[in-house]
Amino acid sequence: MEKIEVDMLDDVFERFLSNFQLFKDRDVLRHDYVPPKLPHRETLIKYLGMIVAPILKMARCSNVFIYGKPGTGKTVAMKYVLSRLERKAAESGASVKVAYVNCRLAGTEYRVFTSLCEAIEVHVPFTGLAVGEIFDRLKKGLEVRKVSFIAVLDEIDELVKTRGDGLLYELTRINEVLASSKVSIVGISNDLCFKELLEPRVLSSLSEEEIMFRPYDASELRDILQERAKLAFCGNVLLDGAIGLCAALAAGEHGDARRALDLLRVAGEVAERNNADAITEDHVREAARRIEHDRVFDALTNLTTHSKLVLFSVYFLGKANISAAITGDIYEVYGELCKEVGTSTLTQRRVSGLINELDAMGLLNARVVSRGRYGRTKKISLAIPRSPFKKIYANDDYLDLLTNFTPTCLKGKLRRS
DNA sequence: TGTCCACTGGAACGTACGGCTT
DNA sequence: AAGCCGTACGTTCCAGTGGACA
Repeated sequence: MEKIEVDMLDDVFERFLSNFQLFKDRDVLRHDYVPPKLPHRETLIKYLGMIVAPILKMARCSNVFIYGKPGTGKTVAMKYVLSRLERKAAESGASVKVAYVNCRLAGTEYRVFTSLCEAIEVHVPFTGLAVGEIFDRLKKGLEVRKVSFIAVLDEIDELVKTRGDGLLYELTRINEVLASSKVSIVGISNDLCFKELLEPRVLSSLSEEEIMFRPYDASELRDILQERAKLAFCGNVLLDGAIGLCAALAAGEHGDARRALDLLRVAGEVAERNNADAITEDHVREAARRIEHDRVFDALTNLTTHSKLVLFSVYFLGKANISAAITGDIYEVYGELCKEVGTSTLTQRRVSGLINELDAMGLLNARVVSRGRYGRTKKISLAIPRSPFKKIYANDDYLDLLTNFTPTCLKGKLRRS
């Protein structure tokens, strides 16, 4: 046994030493990489450049609102423009500061303001102060530094949906109180209906300019992948068919370039692990399977206990042939599961909220239906295969006892379905 | 046509917690 | 140390809803 392992490792090392490598630079395929060329976005980048250019002369540029579906190049195009702008400002000695904040990752207004403060080197505690206080420090910092400041707020819709547009309102008004600095705002949103959430006065000042990024089609995705592949892989290790398949799969999912790049990167890793000399269509198909599996696995393992119990309830209902359960059914099974694992139950209102969260994560399908005199409720089914369930939770110290449990309340329900 | 069911989902509020300012 | 802050997670209350049924 030991001998075999040594030989296998020997193979791996020999291969490495022989200098055969698929990847030249795998980071090039990551989402946050800004490439030197952005195919099919040249016009938009030029337009963005024209909008922000006044910054270089210490004038305020128009606020911009950029929208488009995920993976359409909004973020990377903006980062590209920002990097060139900073470079030009350094050359010309213009006093320019830029801040890029992903509002979804920041999570709260407080953290967004904190990031903006950091960008102009105003250091603030990461908690403990009132939002208003952080905002005041930002204003003071800007006033002292005498800069043209451009704040890019990515995924701004996520913040507005949960916290309202107070932050945006404050920011759009900040120039009224600043004498020696100018602030411009770029809002980026994945949600095309986002504008409806904004108050008219916020909307009108945010969208002085509007830019729409439309999804890529398969041939455009192919160009993007080819461009990145030149930087990411060695020689001709990537077959044309593989690129085409990556592009086709991603085009099928609303032309998402990030998805295409993920597929390519994982396909490369699959090929690497298989000691293959080239990346083929089979590697891409395997990559697609692996990405989906990893997504489900990560989501399932990182849930809170009660979300897991709710998901388990839907799993059991599905097992009992109740494929589209209603909220009441789930709450009943959930109650039993809580009892079984010895935890207290949440209220039905809260469970209803958890169902919505699981729906948003793509783990459940939930649809509000009216059943006439039998009331209005949600029909809920699993959005993922049942097979990984047992496997994933068999290793969970707390939930493994549920894998062989049968809720008693399901016996009566079986007849109904 | 009105009633009624089984919820939905918004809003207000409570509690615990970590961390800052004074 | 006290007071205050934001955040996360939860409860309670309740008006609103869409369509089957009498």
